[in-house]
Amino acid sequence: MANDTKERILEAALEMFSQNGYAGTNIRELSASLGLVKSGVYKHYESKEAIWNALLDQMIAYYGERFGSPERLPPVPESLEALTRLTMRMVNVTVHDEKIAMTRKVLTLEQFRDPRARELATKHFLTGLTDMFTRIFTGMMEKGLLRKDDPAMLAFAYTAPISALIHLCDREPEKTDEAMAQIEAFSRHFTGVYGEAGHEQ
Amino acid sequence: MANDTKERILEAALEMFSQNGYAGTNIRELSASLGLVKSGVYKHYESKEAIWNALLDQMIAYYGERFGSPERLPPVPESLEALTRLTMRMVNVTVHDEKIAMTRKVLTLEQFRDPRARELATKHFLTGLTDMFTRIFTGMMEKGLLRKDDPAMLAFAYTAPISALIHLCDREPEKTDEAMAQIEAFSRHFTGVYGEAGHEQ
DNA sequence: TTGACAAGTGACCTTACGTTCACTATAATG
DNA sequence: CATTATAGTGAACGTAAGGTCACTTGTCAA
Repeated sequence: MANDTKERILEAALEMFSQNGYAGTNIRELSASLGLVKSGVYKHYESKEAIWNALLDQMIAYYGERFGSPERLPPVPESLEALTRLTMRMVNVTVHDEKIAMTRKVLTLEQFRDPRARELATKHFLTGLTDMFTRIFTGMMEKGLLRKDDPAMLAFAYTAPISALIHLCDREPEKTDEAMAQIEAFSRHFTGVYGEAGHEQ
Repeated sequence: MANDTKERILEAALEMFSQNGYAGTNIRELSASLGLVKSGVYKHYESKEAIWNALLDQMIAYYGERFGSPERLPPVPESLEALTRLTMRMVNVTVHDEKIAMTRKVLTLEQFRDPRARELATKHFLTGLTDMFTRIFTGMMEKGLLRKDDPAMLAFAYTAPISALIHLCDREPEKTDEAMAQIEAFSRHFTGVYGEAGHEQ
């Protein structure tokens, strides 16, 4: 009950910070969106900055348990087509899950202000995906599905364009469908180029 | 003389907005950084928002004259190696030119708040580069330097990873050298994959 | 020389923000 | 039942922000 409100404050903070940024958010509005009055919030957090830090803690912990452990890796796809399907599933979740999308936005807005946000932003936008697909591509090369090459380079070449289109979805949500289609087209193009002969045209 | 201050206000605004965002910037500090007092600024702009809009106007105009016209296109590289060199030249300018870097940061911070910033952000981060390299790659395919393929798809696959690393430089400037090296490595990998046989190993 | 105007100053106004605090209602605890 | 902790209220405080205005200073044209 007590903890519930504390949690809800973080949810509201995520929403407001992701829309207006830290500096553009005020406690009055935040409290009001929870049906509280301003001072009620201070029963749970001692300051606006404390809310921000708690939210960051949560985002970092969430990222860690979701993407941090290598054993949480999706199974290596059995075919090039399966790689595209896996990709589209992951992208769909990442784009349409409100919480994840808001997390990306917050990190985008606060990356220059807070060192921890900066670090997490790099993981979210770059190294996290690349590391993950480095492992996947290593597995696919061992299975003979992908031509032998530097898996880290391939992972970077594969995930960075996808990440760019995810950012586009965050920025211009009305282009989401278009961006999804482009991701799929890109994935097929990629498998066409790097796939081991016999699996594509 | 009069116009000079008006210009200097925009320069200071670009600097402060790029560091603290629009909401996190105050006119007092901005004025002080120019050796003025707050009210002096209001002799040139009627409000903080007017400064923002003038800055955006300038950024949009600057982008238009620099990247908007197709005749401003760099010459089509004569070899795969020349493509990498051209790329590195362009990236170096884009990363190390303070004004361009600050423009990117501002667009990053304000893309969710201002529709014009949003639009310009997409050009800066995605479509601008892609369009430019679509033309370049078309020319290189005609010259037989690149294997025939969808030039827009190739341009996207080429520019998006580079763009991701430019963002990394903005976020973590201490990684600039590393990022530059990675861009070059990526470019060579790309030409290795898409280059017409005879130009690489 | 004078008048007009542009650039800049400093005091002031209003508002909104983050934060505090004395107080109340509620619910669990001994 | 009395007590104590918890969650929430509403008024108040200090401050910093955006903005205004009467005034001064310097420049240039008539």
